[in-house]
Amino acid sequence: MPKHYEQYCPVAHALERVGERWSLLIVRELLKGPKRYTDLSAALPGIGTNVLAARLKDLEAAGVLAKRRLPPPAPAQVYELTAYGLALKNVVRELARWGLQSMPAPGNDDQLAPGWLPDALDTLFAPVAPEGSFEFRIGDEVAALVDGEVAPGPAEHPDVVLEATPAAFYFLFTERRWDGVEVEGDRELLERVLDAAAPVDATVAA
Amino acid sequence: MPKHYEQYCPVAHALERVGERWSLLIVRELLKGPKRYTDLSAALPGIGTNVLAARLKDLEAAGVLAKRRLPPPAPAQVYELTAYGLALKNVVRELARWGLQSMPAPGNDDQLAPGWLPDALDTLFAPVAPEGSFEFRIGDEVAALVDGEVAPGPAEHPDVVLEATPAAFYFLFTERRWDGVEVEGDRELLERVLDAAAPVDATVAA
DNA sequence: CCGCATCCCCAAAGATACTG
DNA sequence: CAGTATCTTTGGGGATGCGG
Repeated sequence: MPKHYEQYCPVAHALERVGERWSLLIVRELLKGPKRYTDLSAALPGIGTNVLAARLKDLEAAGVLAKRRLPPPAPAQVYELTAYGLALKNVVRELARWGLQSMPAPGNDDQLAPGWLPDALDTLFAPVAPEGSFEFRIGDEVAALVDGEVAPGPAEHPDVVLEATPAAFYFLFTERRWDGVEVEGDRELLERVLDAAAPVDATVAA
Repeated sequence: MPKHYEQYCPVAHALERVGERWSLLIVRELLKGPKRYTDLSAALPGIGTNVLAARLKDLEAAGVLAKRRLPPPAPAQVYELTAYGLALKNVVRELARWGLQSMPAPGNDDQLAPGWLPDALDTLFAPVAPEGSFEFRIGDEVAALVDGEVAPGPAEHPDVVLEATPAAFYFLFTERRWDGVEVEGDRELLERVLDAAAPVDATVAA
């Protein structure tokens, strides 16, 4: 939206920079780390090469991301967020939290993208930053939540280990259904953390 | 963007509902309370009546807002957010916080919309919810911040009263410049709160 | 191959006029 | 007041081309 909103308002100002179609999804991808043009294109199904190029140019001009050449051995260039762009993390997280409320349950097929679990844990737990050490094994992903910090892979000495399918994980958060959820360790700690994280209501009309 | 992003991702899901041009600005307006069609049109300079009508229809279909008829004496209908739509408050606030970082200083002319001060205080202080009672008199607006709650109008027995022009208020937050800022009461309390609220850096390229 | 630029087409936004 | 109808303009989707 190169078109200006003609308002002295920070929301309008922000949307003029990252409000166009695809922009925040590009930011979402780059929040996971620098990526090449082709990887972005693959991670954003249906974006169209011209639109991706245009968005990258716009976002670079806005100071949200920067193009960087990798050192000679690997002749590739990557896009990465600037500090200014990194500050969009809270925006993306809140969008995700809101979006979660009306997400359908995951199918048992393969619609989950690799590396989705750390993102999901960040979305769910970052605002509460629970004490304790947790390990989540969901589908074929494993991630840890240690004192509010999310990391891929197993935890060192977890207080609780939770294992479930993506669908069971979904229903645990939306309806507190424990069917198909296996817990090892301090189950009460887990329950307290779930209550604190509580915001996923799935109370929607459409 | 009725066009779907074909991704099982809460961010994409959210943007499919409120990611179109103007949508989040309409939500921003309705966060201040129910509004009539004409008031929305006036608050959104340049929106065009057809686009506004289309967005309202889309947002209503998505369950974000609802159309309500006021009781007979006043033959008017208003649009108001549903609980689902109200949950967008955090999204709008984070967008505002990010947008603030690259906002230019307010001109001394009249670009501020009436009622802007409570919104600004919410954006700046809601995440830290400072203890204490503050009264802000900026330009011709007055608002109170009492134990983290923002309200229009003066405070009852404020610990601090801050008076400034919009521009001085801006530079106080961006560069900690106290020129043109008048403080009555517990100035140290105010300084501590400012340090806590700290996020407005104005460190931008473009 | 990767990293785009070009071209064409259609859907959506802008602007304005008009109506129940 | 609260929209609809119509027209123009802009921007996105899709395919293809092309230099390094």
